Amino acid sequence: MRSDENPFLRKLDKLVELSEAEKAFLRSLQVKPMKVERGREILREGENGNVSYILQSGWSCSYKSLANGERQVIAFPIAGDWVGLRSLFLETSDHTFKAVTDMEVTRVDMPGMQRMLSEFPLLGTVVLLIVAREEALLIEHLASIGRRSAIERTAHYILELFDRLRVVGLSHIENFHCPLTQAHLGDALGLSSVHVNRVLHELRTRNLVTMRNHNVSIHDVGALRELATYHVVASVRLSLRQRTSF
Amino acid sequence: MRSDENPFLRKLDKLVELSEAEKAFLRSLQVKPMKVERGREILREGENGNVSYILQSGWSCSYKSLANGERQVIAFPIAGDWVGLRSLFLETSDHTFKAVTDMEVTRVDMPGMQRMLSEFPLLGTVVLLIVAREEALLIEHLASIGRRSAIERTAHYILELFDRLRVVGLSHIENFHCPLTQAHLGDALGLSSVHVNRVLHELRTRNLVTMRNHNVSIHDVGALRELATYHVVASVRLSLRQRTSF
DNA sequence: CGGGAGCTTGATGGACCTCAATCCCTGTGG
DNA sequence: CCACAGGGATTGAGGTCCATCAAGCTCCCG
Repeated sequence: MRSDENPFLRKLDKLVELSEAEKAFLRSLQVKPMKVERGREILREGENGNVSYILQSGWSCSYKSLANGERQVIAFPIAGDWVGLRSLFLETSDHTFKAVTDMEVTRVDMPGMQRMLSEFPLLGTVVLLIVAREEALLIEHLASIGRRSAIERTAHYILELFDRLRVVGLSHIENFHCPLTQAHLGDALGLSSVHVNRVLHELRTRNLVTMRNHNVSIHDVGALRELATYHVVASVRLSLRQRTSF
Repeated sequence: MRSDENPFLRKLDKLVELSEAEKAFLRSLQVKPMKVERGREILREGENGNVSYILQSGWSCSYKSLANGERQVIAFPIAGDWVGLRSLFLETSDHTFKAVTDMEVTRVDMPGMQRMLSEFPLLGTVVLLIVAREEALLIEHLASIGRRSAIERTAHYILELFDRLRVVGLSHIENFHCPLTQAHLGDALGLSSVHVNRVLHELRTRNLVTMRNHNVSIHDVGALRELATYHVVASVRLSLRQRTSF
């Protein structure tokens, strides 16, 4: 892997071939990293949007709150993820964005986005690609919650986390760090934290995964995949340049 | 409303100001409408993507099938909706796209999209806006399935359908045509068709909505909104042109 | 008039929730 | 170094929402 201190670029590198000029622009987009401490919210549902952030390090979570006080976690963005792309285009943010651990982010606003779209048309396509992948994950998530049993969807989610972390080099062989609480998982999976606990217990008993002390060890990837009917989300490397006239 | 026979343009007209050249291009993108008869699939999960369709008339449904034979309906696209934008960018389609009623579609492929992005940068932004709105709906849907009770999420979904139809002029005051079966609704809401039936019964009993003979009448929008804690998805009219240097 | 798709209703069971108590771990202050 | 507090994990008991199975119904269409 061509090493690059920047997780966002590292991820893009696997998706598409970028010119030096494009990379330079993307680097210039990610300046003045901002530290955000654990628990702090940096985007709030209903508030003025038009801002987005690229996560440099740490774990975060984006969620919607419902009237009855419950939460639905949409995703747990990690290093290399671009959060709030939606709120750049909608006038108000439709979700809250909160730090699960201390984290570092860089801010991208609408003028920056516009500059990117007009000066580097290929990068516009790349953004669409990023959004498409994000939406594909959302749809998997939807199918999980709608049609999979608690144990299946938990297994599925763990595998998904694992793969996402791998892309940015944050997981070792079948083992990764994960600061999420069982309540976090419950809010993502549409389950109570109590039930998440029982499901994790079951997964441990079956010798599939152990999740303890913020550390996840997958013991039997094959069996876990089978249980979850997990398929890797289209992680095709696009060679856009060859198909276009840019 | 400036009338335009084309539902896609009619919808865009409410979202953003377009120049005549842009409109002309969008019209040229939607040529050779293709008739698709009820029940036919025109995109299949796992198959080669790189194709998308703009729906001109009729109802369709996009869904994922799971290993156990169940389905999760992602959305019921209607006239004016652009289906399969994701599969244009991912190499394989991650969902199946099927006609619920006879329908008409126009095909948009990757070259068309590329031409649009390079020749009409503002339209690239518009596509991002469309995708952002679509994703916002998905997230509402996710929250519904994850955290709302069966009756709440059914109510919510009916209101959403109502609003979507209104945007393209297909619903009259608190009354609209809807060809979906209870099984369709169940697959969208993560419920069994039997339970959908009971929920609809309850909604009728409470004098909130009646859904009969493919016809939905909302009797008490206010109460229904309250039950569903429904908020209209950011339907902001964007004046992009003023903010950009295009 | 027969068949099929979809709607309706009842009975039963199971998956998951809620409440509640206990335990564990880590950080903090005396 | 210990005591304590608090967030999180764990486990049990009981209840509820929704699924499943099954039967009958209605409506439409050939």
